[in-house]
Amino acid sequence: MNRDHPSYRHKVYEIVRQIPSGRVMTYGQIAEILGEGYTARTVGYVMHAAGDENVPWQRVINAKGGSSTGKVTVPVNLQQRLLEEEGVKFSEKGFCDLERYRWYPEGFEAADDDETATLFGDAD
DNA sequence: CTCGTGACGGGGG
DNA sequence: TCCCCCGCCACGA
Repeated sequence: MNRDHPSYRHKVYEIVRQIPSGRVMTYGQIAEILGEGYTARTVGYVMHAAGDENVPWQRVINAKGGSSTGKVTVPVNLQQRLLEEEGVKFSEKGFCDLERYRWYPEGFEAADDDETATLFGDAD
């Protein structure tokens, strides 16, 4: 089956498809992993057709832990509702705890920032 | 070809 | 603390 070349968008979908139920990722996080020409803005942009690609689009939220779907064709609270069905708790303002639900693909776990204090100091 | 938009993010006031 | 502005890059007119 000839499949299209891994499109710009498809790389985003590949990652989103790996997000387990009850977990989330942010647009910026995905952009950071893909690197090369990807930004939070463009990642969000390609998500327009995510529902058409059988991708769990509801698991991608903004850096504040909420949904930015205000301007899109989907109901504003649909994303939040779907996530709550998966067990994600949201505050009254519509934000969830990213520290608690954020998911990292294998090989992209968050690194500790403590080491930054050890390096640097006398060089330069 | 150029201009403007947008499911974002971070810094400054 | 919240709100506003700028930067980021793909895509349509």
